[in-house]
Amino acid sequence: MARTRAGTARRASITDVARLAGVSAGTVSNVLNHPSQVSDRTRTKVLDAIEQLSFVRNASARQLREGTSRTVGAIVLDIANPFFTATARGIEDRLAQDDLVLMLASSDEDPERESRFVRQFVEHGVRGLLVTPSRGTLETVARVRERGTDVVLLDHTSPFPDVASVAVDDVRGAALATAHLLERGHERIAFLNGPLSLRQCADRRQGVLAAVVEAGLDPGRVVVEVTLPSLNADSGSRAMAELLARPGPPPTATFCVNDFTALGAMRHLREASIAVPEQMAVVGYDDVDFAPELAVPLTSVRQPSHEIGWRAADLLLGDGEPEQVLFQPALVVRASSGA
Amino acid sequence: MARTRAGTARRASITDVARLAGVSAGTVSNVLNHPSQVSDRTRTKVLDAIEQLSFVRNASARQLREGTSRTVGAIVLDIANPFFTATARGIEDRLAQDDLVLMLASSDEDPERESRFVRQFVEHGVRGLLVTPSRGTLETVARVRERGTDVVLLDHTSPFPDVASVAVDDVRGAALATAHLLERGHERIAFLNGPLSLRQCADRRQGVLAAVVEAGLDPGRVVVEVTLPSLNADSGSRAMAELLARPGPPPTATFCVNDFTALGAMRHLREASIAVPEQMAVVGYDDVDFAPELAVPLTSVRQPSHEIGWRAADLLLGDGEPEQVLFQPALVVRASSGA
DNA sequence: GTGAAAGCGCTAACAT
DNA sequence: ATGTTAGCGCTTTCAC
Repeated sequence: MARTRAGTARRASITDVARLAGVSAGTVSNVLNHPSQVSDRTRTKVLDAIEQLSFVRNASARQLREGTSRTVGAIVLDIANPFFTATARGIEDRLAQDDLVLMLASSDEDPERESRFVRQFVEHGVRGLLVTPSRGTLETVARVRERGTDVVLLDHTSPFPDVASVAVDDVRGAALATAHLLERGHERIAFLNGPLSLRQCADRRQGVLAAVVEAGLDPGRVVVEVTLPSLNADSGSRAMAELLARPGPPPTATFCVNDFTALGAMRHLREASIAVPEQMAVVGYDDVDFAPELAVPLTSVRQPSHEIGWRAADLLLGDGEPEQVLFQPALVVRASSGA
Repeated sequence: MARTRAGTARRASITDVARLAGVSAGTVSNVLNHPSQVSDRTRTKVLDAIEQLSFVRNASARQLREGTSRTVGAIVLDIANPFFTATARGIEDRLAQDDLVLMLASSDEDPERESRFVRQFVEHGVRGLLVTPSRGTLETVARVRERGTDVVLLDHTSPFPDVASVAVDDVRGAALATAHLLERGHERIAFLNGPLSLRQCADRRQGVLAAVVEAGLDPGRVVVEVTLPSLNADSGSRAMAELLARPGPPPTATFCVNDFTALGAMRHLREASIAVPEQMAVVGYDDVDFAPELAVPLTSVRQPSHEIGWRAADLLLGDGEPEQVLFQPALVVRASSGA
């Protein structure tokens, strides 16, 4: 046991403060929670004692007594993903307004991890839960609600009318990107997508197909689908390699399900000396910070990520009816799609 | 008040479970915590009741009784900064091994915010605190330790022998970058730095000057310092504009205190039709994901950000003597510095 | 193997 | 204006 560690001495309790100040515990509590009810002299004595003992409230005891906590839990797919980073920051900013603390976890799209975090957060008595559900874990969410914890779905539309949600129209985002490529004259478009069990991927696929149909074309002829195991740059690079290795003429455009995938795809294209956008147009999704600054500035679909987090937290904390917010994405055209 | 909200019904307590199962609360507790001590028949009855009531432990009550919590608090400068994002993910990964929950906050380098979060986390009885201190808030940290909460400094060396820390040698990182530019023959080097009140900025400045002196040159003649109000791309862009507007011939190289600043600086250079690296070499810091994929791939200093978080959490949870870990950064040379 | 009871630190209701 | 008291939900002795 490390002798130098902190934490051997018991923390001062409200009773210790009361004893030192020569008052009752109730009075100390009043100084903390209803200062106006306490005389100046007493208040000063108590505050002195608090200072002297470095007293800090015990949130557990408080919460146990009050039945309500000052924490909110958020579960995103992966905090290292810039989209969720910005979302998390949005949540944090909203929570700060109400002096609430954020408990954060990444589910890695693993239902087991997700439900473990949900359980832990509920045990902690979070005031509410912001969750980006992974593959088919919506029942978990429903169950949590029944147990009495408010839930707002994050980056996911709500299938339950009484569960709030904040999402972006992914179908439309993908449709915007696809329509853009079709307008540019591309007749065969690769679609580097993630597993369809991910709602985002399924929706974006739907948007791609809808845009093709809308243009009066046959999706079966136009769209070349490639499914990636994970949505990072390396995976995008490998997928592009695999795509180019297929027999027959390759597509002339690629729509990637996110910017990291696009980053990887473009890396492979550069290594293979295939010109972007001349030989291969590329469109990404998320419009991350660096999209405009790439070797070939990347056309991408922008989502209001910070706002999504802020709004989700706001819905949770507000006392209105559960609302289902759907933000609209915007296509940002840059050189990679042949601007 | 929204009728549709969750949370009207009281959550089932251990007593409710006990009543339904026809046993005592103590037995339910044993089922939860010492299952082997309970007979099969009783255990089954209790588990059924738990299931039926959707019982979830109350962490506050548990923690109040036990005196120890299953949470760890982390305060970084800004979770939206990719360096801290990766660090946070490292922390999360280590905590997950011990089934611990992460409370996360961004101080925005504001000492007031920082101490508010510290107080909140300590009130919650976190098992420990991981903090990237902002301007001169080390006393806050010292005080917390005295109150009995373990602290590990994050991305900051420790001035106290008994306070653990995990940092990267920023002096050396900046020296590596500067030496590299000097070797390339640059005789005037701009240094886009943040406020010196930030430890990272002060250290990197020291590294820059040291490298110049080491090369037998006069820092006063070689280094052109520009101080940025904040470390984002826009700020870098403006600083570069300001630098170029100064009378006399501009420097031939720029070392930026982070990659986002470098991103902005390069954006302005492109807009001003100044070739990188021919007319202006650029080196960044952090080696973020996109550095290799920029219009001109960016030379940068790599830090083991995920590892920093992981290790910091590991030090906190371990029971060894407080250790002071110093990781070494590495220069990654790419086209922006004239490779 | 199980039950009864005490107490963690706090707040609010009530009493003075 | 201040003190007294009960009890939030849980775990852990200590009996039986």
